[in-house]
Amino acid sequence: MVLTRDFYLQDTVRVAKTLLGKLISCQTTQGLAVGRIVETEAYLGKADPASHSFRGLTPRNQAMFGLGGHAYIYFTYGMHFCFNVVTKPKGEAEAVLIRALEPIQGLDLMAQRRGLNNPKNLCSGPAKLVQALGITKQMNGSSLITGSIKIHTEDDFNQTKPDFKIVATTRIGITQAADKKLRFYVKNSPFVSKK
DNA sequence: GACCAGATTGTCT
DNA sequence: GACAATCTGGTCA
Repeated sequence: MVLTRDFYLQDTVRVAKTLLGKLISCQTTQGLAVGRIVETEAYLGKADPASHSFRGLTPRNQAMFGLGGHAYIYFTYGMHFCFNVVTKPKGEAEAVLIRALEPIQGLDLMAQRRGLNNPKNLCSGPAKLVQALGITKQMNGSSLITGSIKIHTEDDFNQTKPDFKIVATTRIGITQAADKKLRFYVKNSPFVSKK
């Protein structure tokens, strides 16, 4: 089943941990692509200097200030997009960055978009999974319950619920609040972006 | 496998 | 005008 609104309104750190093992799907005109979430990072709004929303509302980050259960997609480093799940009630501006997936369905489509064949390299990074799933900036602010991108429970797409351990560590690629352990990943998964 | 530089543009100061 | 929640391809070992 598709995750409901209640799920996204929970505490952001809890959502970040609970998202591990869940399935994310993206429907485009080219077809369907599905991956299992194996790595996330929590960004805690106005209380977190590393968060885009720390300095308040801007045209760029307005999707982050919306209601939990929407997508926040932003452009960075001149050439990459990253995908976030907005959490909590409107105005809290907290979100979970999806950092890595294990490819489940639509492998050929992902390989074609990425120009690669190795499944370990298809979604092992925030900008990579965006490219592999065919996520575009037009999907910024769209609903994760009724839109093109959806998040499902572990047993959708004929999958079985996996058994795994969660590792908590520091976030990657930031300079502010770099010591906080707000990054979570599936222990021993070969699909995470970095050990 | 580890380390380093280059790409490239929207956004905020 | 500086910088950014990154990736890739190079070099060297």
